Amino acid sequence: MTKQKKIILEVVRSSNIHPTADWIYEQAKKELPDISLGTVYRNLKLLRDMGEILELNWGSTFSRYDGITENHYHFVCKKCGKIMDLHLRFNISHEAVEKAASINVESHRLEFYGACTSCDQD
Amino acid sequence: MTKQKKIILEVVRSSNIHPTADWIYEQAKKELPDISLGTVYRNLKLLRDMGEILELNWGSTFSRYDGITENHYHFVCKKCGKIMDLHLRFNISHEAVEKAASINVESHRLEFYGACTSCDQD
DNA sequence: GTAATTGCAAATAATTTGCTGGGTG
DNA sequence: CACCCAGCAAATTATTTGCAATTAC
Repeated sequence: MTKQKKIILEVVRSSNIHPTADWIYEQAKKELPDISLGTVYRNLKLLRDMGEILELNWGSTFSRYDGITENHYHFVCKKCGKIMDLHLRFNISHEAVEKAASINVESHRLEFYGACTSCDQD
Repeated sequence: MTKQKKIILEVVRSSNIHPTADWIYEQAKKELPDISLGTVYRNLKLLRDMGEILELNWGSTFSRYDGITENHYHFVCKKCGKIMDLHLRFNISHEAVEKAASINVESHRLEFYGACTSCDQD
């Protein structure tokens, strides 16, 4: 656990905007002015593999990161791109999928799309 | 509807492997040897905007395309990357999401991850 | 002390775009 | 004959990687 990795984890955990690698890099620079973007990418990948953060890479040309690792879903505003956490449960049965396709299901991801309240006014 | 666009749509529709842009390009070249990759990308985007095909861009560094446009879910094998269509229904209520977060939900996407039968044997 | 990790810069991968010319209505 | 679209190649975007120097344990 280098100081770079620690700062990167702190930045992701303390933000609720599901930041991009670039945003994380800018924030980390405030603490460690010499940190490089390559280090940010390397550590984000390590932290993701360690299960400390989530990488969100759906429906976009770039990844966003989430410091909340417990299972939850997301809402994405199609207009402004904002991502919101949804702590809701649905009855999504892995068994039903396994029966239908004879596969071994480990996890699932669910994402909702639409317009957020501030964008909906336009 | 140029002949290039028509061939690209045919290629996507006639395949069930959720092909990448590159694979589509290779197939299209068999019909139109001088077609360019830029044209493939341009037409895939046009066809997606027309609602003729789906672009699948989850959990990967590149997009895949699906000629089946009716709502359905997908299973992704974590080992071999194969994508399978799942024609199953779940009770996923947009109203529940809207109540929880006061947003306007238009659509959702659901994807399952695990190992397919052929990969599960390793 | 040694192995892992950094900063830097160059490389890569996927996709997009500018330009010019050809084909179509 | 006006214009949309193709082909080509260069540009862009996000991310990854090679390397020499530094740091962590």
